[in-house]
Parts: sequence; structure tokens; C-alpha cells
Amino acid sequence: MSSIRSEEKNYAKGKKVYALIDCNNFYASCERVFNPSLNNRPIVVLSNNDGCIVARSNEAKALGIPMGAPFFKYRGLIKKNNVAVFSSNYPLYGDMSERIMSILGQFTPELEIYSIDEAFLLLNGARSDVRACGHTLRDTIKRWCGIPVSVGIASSKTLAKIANEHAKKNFTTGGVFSLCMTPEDKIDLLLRALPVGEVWGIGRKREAFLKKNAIESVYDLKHASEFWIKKNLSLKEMRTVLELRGIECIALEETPPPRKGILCSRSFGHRVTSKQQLHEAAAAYTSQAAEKLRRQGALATTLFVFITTGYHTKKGYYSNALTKTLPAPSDYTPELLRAADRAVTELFRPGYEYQKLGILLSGIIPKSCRMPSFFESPQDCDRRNALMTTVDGINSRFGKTTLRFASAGTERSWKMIQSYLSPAVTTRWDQLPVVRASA
DNA sequence: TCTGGGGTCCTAGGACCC
DNA sequence: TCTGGGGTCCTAGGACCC
Repeated sequence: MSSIRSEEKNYAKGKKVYALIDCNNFYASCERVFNPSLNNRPIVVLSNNDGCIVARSNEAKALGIPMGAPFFKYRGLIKKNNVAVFSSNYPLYGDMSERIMSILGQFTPELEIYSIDEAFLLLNGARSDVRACGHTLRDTIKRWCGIPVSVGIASSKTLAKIANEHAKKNFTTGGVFSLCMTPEDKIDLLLRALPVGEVWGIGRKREAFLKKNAIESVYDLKHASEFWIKKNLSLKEMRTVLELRGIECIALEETPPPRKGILCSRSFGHRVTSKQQLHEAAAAYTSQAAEKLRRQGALATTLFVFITTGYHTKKGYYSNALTKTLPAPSDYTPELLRAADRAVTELFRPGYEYQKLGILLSGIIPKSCRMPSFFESPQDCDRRNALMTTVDGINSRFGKTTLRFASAGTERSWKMIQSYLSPAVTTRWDQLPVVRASA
């Protein structure tokens, strides 16, 4: 045993070692942290508008509730089995995610935050063997944040993903699984049991194509002929194949590349027919997108608005979109609101039942590259910046919509349905959990 | 009837991810 | 009755140029 350990140490010294930390059933686990009565009880978390089931606890999975299933189809099963139901609580999940990522950041700076519940990190130069590192990370996150995670370790990101899945599904691993020291034939044994669609980067369509060409398992893909791959697959998929062979092609991205567009779109809670309500929704989404834009220190050159009706409505289907080029790149909400307003006026057709509206800010440039316009005074510019900084500051301190533009409406009858929302226990003073001492 | 070849740029749509 | 939202990248095809 000890010789394996020391070998692992040497391995870690010579070659890059990737770890993928992935939170188990993240949204469901977050709900559990502040509500221990949910332990061992099945949980599902719903998408926006309470439409689909987007997260399930292990107990809910065991009941046969599939990922992405429409909520209404499973109401009966959910009621019968006393499944706890939640609307997505992004303030809570986002905050929990930040806490977990900061723990990982303390462990190593070589960290890529891949999504709200996943991060890659490099374990090069790890002081002890890599599996022990994995356990340390897992235990620390569980103790400090209450979230269970799985750790997969391998010589490429794609293999680390596979190792992570294995850790998650097999309780004997204790939540940590490393492929670093696994002999090639043992790895192949594992890959033979995985359908090719389970590998990172191969989706439904490609899986169907590959299967038609007798590539059924991840193992088959790994050992497909180079000639065939070059002829039939894209460069991206070629990289996946090489990664499966343990050759790293997808590097760690420590600093996320700047966003190319900022999208804010949402289905309405109820069908919208009035122009006024469309204007309000557009204003609300634009304000939100503008805030994101400022947070990343950027300006937008164009604003794109799209609206669509539902598919099966009385007057039929209508979908349209419009791009507005701003007079100058901007992050100033009132300016963006004006553009959105004009677009909605042009797009609106009376009589339709609208289902969704979206705002896309694009042509994103860093604020430092801004060319001052000929017609504006520096004082004007300072005043605008100060105003936006103040609004953002107040909203970040006292809650997202403390200050908002009147054009975004006050009744907001179009807003999304969240019937099962838990309190924002970690980000709102007024929603802190109350602990009552028992007598 | 016959009608070059090669390059760039842009856009829409598809595929994938979480 | 009721089926999410926010991203990225690639590719094919058209427009245009010489």
C-alpha cells in the first residue's frame, strides 16, 4: 500500500493531475443544508416558472423521477411519496457556490470554476498522494458548507469527468476516485461499460451518429481509428478522443474569457397580451443585463430584443426580433432602456398572447477601451457612472430590486411563477433562519 | 450549349454544456 | 391546462472580391 502511495506521489510530480470537484445533487443539497428535516426525504427542484424538474436528491432519483421531466406529469408520484418540492432559489445556490469555490481557492490558485456546481483544479505538487488530497477537499467542503461533493482525478479533464461520475455512483469509493495509477486495461474495462453518449462533449445527436458507425461505448471511441476520426469527427471531438487516451488537450482556464454576450430572457408566468406589460418586462430584463454588464466592467454596443408567443394560442404564432445599435458603447441603464423601449414598440403586434421576451447585450468591449463621444462632457460621464455605482451598491447590499427603474413596473404581473421558493437564508437579512432553543 | 478558382467575411442554425 | 435559462463553439452557405 505504501509503495502505491509513493508511486502516486511521483506520478503527481511528473505529470499534470486534474481533479474535478462536482457537488452532488447541488440544488437539492443546498435546500437541505438549512432544513435538516429534509434529510433522507426525496427532494426535487424546479426550473423557472416551476416548469421542469432540474435537480433531484438521491431518494427522488430512486423513485424514478427523470432529469428535466415536466413537473405536472409527476405531481401524483410526488404527492404520494411526500417528495419535497422547491422552486429554484438562485440567490441561495449562487451564494453556496461562492463559498465552495473560495474553499477550493484556498487550496490552490490553479482553479477553474466550470459551472455553478463544478470546478477543475490541478493537483500538481500535492503534498500527499492525490487521493488523500481529494478526501481532504471533500471533507472540508462537507464540514464547512454542508454540501456533499464527489472528486474525480485523472490525467485529463475528460477522464477526470469520468472518474467523478464513477465516484458519484459507487459508494465504495467514498466519493473520491482516481484514474491516475489505474493500469490502462483497468481503465478500458470501465470505459467499455459506459455508453458513448456519457462522455463529456458527445451529445445526443453525435451519440446517434457514432452508434450508427458501430461506436457504442466510450471504449470504442477511445480506440477508433485516427483516419476514421479525422474524416468523420470535428476537431473538438478529436480532442475528446485524445483526452480519453490520457493526452491532455483541454487546458485549465483559470481566468474565464470575457463574455461575448449577456442574455436575459424568461418565459412569463402568464401569457402577456398588453404592450405595457411587454415594455415592463423588457425594462426589467434590460436592467438586469446592464447590471451584469457593469459587474464585469464592460460596455455593450448593441441591444437585441426578441419576443415570441406560445405555440398553441388563439391568434397563432408570432416571433420577431430587432437589433438596436447604441449611439455609443454604454453600460448606462437609462440609455439601454431607451433602446429596449423603441424595439418593443416596433416589435409589438396587438392581439397575440406573448410567452417570452429576451434581451441580449452584445458587441461587448472592456470599459477601458471606451472612446468618449464628441457630444458628451466628462462631467456627464462621471455623473452617470456615479449614479450606476450607487444603484448597484444599494442593490447589492439591501437586495437585488431595492432600487429599480419605474419603467420595469410595480405590479409585475408577467413575472415568473415560483410557488415553492425557500427563503434566501444566506443573502437576505430579513430571511435569516430563526433558531429556537428548546426548553 | 459552353461559363474559373480561390479567398474572406458574415450570419443563421445546430450541437453541446451545465 | 402546465415542458427553463444562459452560455460557447463550429459549420454551411451566401455575398462579395480579385
